[in-house]
Amino acid sequence: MQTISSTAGWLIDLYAGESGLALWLLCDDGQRLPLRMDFPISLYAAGDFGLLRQAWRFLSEGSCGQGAGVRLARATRRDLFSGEREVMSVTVPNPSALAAVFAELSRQFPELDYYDADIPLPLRFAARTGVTLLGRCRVEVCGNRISTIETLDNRWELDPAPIPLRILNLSPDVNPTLRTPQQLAISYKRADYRINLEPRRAFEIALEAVLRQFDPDLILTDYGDTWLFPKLREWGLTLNPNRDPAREVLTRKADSYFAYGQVVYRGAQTHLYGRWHIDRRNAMMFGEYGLDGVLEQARVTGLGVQEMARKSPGAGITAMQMLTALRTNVLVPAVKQQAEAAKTLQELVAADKGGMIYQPLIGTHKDVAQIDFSSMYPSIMVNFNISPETTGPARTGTIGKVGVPDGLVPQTLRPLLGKRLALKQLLTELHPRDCRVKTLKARAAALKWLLVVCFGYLGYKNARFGKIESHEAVTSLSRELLLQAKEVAERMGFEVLHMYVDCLFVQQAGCQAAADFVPLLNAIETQTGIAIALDGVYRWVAFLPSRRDKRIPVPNRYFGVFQSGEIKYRGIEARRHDTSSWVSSTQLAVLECLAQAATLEQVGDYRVKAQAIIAQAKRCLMAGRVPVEDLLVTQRLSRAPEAYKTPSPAARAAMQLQQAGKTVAPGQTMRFVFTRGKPGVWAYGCGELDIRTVDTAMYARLLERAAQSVLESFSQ
DNA sequence: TTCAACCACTT
DNA sequence: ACCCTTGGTTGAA
Repeated sequence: MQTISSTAGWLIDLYAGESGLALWLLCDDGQRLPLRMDFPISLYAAGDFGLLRQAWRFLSEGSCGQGAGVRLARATRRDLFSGEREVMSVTVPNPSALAAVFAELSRQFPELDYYDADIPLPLRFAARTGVTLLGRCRVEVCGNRISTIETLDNRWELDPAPIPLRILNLSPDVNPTLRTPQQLAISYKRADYRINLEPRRAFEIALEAVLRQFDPDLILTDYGDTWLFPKLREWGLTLNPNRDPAREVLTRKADSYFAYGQVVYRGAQTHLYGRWHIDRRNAMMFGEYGLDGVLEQARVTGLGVQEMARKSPGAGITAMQMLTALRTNVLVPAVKQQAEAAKTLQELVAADKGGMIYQPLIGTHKDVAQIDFSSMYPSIMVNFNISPETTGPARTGTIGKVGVPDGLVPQTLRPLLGKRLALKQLLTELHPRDCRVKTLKARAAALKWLLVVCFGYLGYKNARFGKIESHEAVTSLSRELLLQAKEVAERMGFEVLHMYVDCLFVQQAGCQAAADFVPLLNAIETQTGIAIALDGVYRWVAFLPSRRDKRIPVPNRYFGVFQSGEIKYRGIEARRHDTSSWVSSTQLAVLECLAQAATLEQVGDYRVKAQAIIAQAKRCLMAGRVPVEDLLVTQRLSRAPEAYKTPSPAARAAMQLQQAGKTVAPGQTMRFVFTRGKPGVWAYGCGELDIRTVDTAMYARLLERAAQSVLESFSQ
């Protein structure tokens, strides 16, 4: 008879094992404890009764179901869109068996509707036990099997004690896409050293020793997904980087897919068991909010860290909605694998009008305040209860009605929105030098992205809980609220110079201090019920005209200087990824020069100085003294190089790389320098650039244009 | 001169 | 595995 013991710690990993669920607990005493647990899971099928009976017979008599030990039952469950449904529940004792049962069943009976068939395991676990990945819990175990588990915290805690993770950093000595690495740099806490990649056997022994010595919870790499782990495999090394020795690493192939209005390339992936691997170069949004942000997203979404690091926030918000559905007994529709169909003409015509956009007054203005609604769209969804089941042709009357219970989307968003606003509040209370500021900012940014994407998902065709009417309800309300804000401002004597989606630019003689705008902020907040904040007061701001037609303003090209001296700029060359750093740094230098003026009237006095900066930059260019790196232009490859009718510079760079024997894929970013003659570009990574071939006339033109953008507003 | 193709920005 | 539009440039007709 084995004794029962009780242990507390953080749940750091969870996956389907050979015998039930496999879990890893980072215990308070420092132990990394592998555990098992019985965890039967179910999927549901619904549809034509005759078909369901056939499916029942297929599972109970056929080879598919019996091998997996399925149990069948009749039940009633709620579909978010169509209400109560009679369903057949299919339960497997071991979670690893569900995918195969679903594949077989849906192949045999494609006409049936399937639910709960592709829910990530950690979410099912969270729904049933209340324990999410990265959460603290207490377990009672008998041998290595969990008999009971209870949660000790929740994911909405503002500032919980951090998990004492052991983090090992691995990086090659050079960028493997450009050159062949010779060494692997290893760092762990204070330790920092390199090991040689050759000879292979010695390298393998050394790396194995590193893993054994540090036993990391997280292996944080550069190029681990695209270079290190594939190489280990290619070299035939037997080293197993998992903490779970019974497991092989999980690899996923590289792919290109369409998202965020563009083609995105994602390199191959290597996931580990019992510990995590994150390749910061292959993590979707790592640059935006770093490891702290990824951990925050993993925590609130319930998805694992390795998944969250490589997926878009959209996958995270879907996970959160699934968890809400599981907890409220709503069925989660299985995704039908279909390419997104092109929208019909009718749909295009009916397409929503988007956010409110107001034409700014071209030119320069002084003492202008920019005020932004905080998390406007998510706030609208929560305040007005916008959710697929609460909006739509038959439901429009219920929007914003008191007494209607929260829909699935607001239920999911409310705590998320609350946490972000509380984090931001906490940030305002801390001293800017406080060491927690950086982490808290990253976490707030990570939550912001989940909130932003949630709105997009409402209108996404393939979203499980999306509905275009909800999407339109949000944009329509946002326009309405922005107009209300404008009316409030005008009633209080302000002139509204510009509005853009969720922000307003307002001006009133005599209003220069932040305090002068507080009554306005309060009035707008009272009127609309949505938090609004002062972004800053500009000493001066310039709204730029269209290049095609000087009389037409463009809403999203502007720059200005706040009273603090800080510069804000949007839409101009320096904000674009396809601007070389030589051009953008010169443009910013000009802007900083103009920003030295104490008032708008004095900006003109700095024009001569600005021209000198431009002339100096040009002399550097002509003399060949600009480093190649500063001339590099980055552009995304939107399709395969041969698919271009008129190859873009990025396409021509891609062809060069192909000729040099490198592979390119749509969605990858190309870096190149403009050169004279054909093919007009030199691709970064294709040997050395002959500095004499740089197309200086092209660069001079690009610089001239960028300079013009910031100077034209002051040119009379 | 006009137009199609392509690319990136805003949040 | 996110929605939308628009502005801007280039190169060919």
